[in-house]
Amino acid sequence: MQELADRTLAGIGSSADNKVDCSSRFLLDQIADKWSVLILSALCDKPLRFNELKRCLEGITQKALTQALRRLERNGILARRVIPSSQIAVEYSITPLGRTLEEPFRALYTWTINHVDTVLQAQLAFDERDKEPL
Amino acid sequence: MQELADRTLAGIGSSADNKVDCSSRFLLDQIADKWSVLILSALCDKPLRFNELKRCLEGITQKALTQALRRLERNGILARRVIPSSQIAVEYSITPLGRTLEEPFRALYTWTINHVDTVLQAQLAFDERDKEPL
DNA sequence: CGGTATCCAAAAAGATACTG
DNA sequence: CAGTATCTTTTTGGATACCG
Repeated sequence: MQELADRTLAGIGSSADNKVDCSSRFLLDQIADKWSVLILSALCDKPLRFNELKRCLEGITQKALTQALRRLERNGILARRVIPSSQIAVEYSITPLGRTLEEPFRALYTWTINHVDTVLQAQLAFDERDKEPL
Repeated sequence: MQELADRTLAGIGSSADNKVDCSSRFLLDQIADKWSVLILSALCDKPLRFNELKRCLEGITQKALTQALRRLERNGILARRVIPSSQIAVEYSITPLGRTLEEPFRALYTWTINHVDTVLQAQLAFDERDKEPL
């Protein structure tokens, strides 16, 4: 398993026949989505309750947030703790496993911050190109 | 811009009021998906033609591949080059901008390889828990 | 507060056929 | 080979209402 991890990106997930590894594909499907990155970002500082989280991710619906949280919990990335009180409270916190994702996610996130302008320009250029194909 | 990039993940994309930055959200939506990671992985070694790529990503439909490639091209991550010949050939290659994504993607990819077992176990545990809620 | 259930519309995925 | 076009089926998103 370590030998796989040590491969360069070029070889990552590829076996000798150059086919991409199925297990990584499955996991990427589980974790490589916008809300997971943003939720983990929000929680990596300190635990948050459902509605606190919802306010951080302004624009997310409670349905989408619930679904994303369930998947992250199921995958062991974060923990859900019900705090019994008169007004029920549910606290979400990052697990040790989730912590190991912090670095990769930060790298991704930092990239988006640093390159958003470049990407925007590329999009403009691309859209101009096929607007006038002559 | 650099000051943003230097924040911890906790603060990433958050402004003073703790709300997540919209531009990073938009970009994450564009790049943080399974096929983008896998396609870039495949291309980061050497350029590949459409069907070569398709074979690497065994299981992807040509529609999904075409769409992912178009988005990556539009975002300036990879370049499309038509090689005129009797049998038409189209070569996809990583751009300099795409190269800057190589590291973040590799980090993500490596994580999936290293943690797939742990996640699988977490899923089993989770699924057992609510199978028998008594 | 922190959800679940339901319904509908919209979008995405998939299969198949066709083309320069 | 490298797609596009079309159609069908699934999934998703969003709004709303309700519950412990």
